Amino acid sequence: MPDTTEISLDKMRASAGNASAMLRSLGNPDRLLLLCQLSQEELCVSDLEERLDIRQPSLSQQLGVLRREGLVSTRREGKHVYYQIADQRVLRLLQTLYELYCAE
Amino acid sequence: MPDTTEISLDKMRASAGNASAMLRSLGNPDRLLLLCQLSQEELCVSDLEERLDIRQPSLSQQLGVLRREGLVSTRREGKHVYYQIADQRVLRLLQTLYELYCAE
DNA sequence: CCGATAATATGTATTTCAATATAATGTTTC
DNA sequence: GAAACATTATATTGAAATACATATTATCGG
Repeated sequence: MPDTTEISLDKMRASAGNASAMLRSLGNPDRLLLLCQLSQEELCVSDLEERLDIRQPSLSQQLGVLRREGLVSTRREGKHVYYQIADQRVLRLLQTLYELYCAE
Repeated sequence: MPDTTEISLDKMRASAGNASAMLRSLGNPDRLLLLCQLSQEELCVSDLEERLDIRQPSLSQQLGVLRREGLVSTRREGKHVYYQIADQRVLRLLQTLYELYCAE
């Protein structure tokens, strides 16, 4: 009989690794705010800067983190770079978070 | 007319601060695994040690993080300290994470 | 087409925080 | 008091946050 405990522990570790990487990405107030904005509509960097009052280099750095993690994707239009959510799981998570932390 | 944009930005920041604190707590593979185990049943430290193969002091440190954040609570029974989930929001989040990262 | 300007991204330095390992200390039971 | 279980303290290392300067890319007026 195979040791199913060990097998599922490995799988659990793998899943936990994936999930916790995503959670770390959301676990920063600035990045979470960025994703909340982007969950409503596609926005360019200067839009985000104006709405959230975060300095541009710092904004760009956090957007870089989200890009490298594959959570957002970009589209250039003239001088502007538009960001959008690229991972549907982010939307699901944001929805749950909204219910838990913003509703009522 | 009040500036509703500013007001809701403040509220958003506050909510994002709360939510991202929770997300940071879950954003570590060991802590996420711990919470997954505890979401199924109450367990003591040596149970967790055996199931997850995490060394005991390191386990205790991560459990301490979860305690301080109010995500778990404890109950002593003789020599053993039993841990359980103390924040219902954790259960909701774990459920969503399970669907996104473990189902299928 | 060229230089100026606006928008965005990257590099660098500093500080702060999290992870890891190990040693030492408390607490409970027997 | 000894054994088992758990927490705390300490030291070290690495990663993330922050701030600021600089570079890249695109548009536009001449």
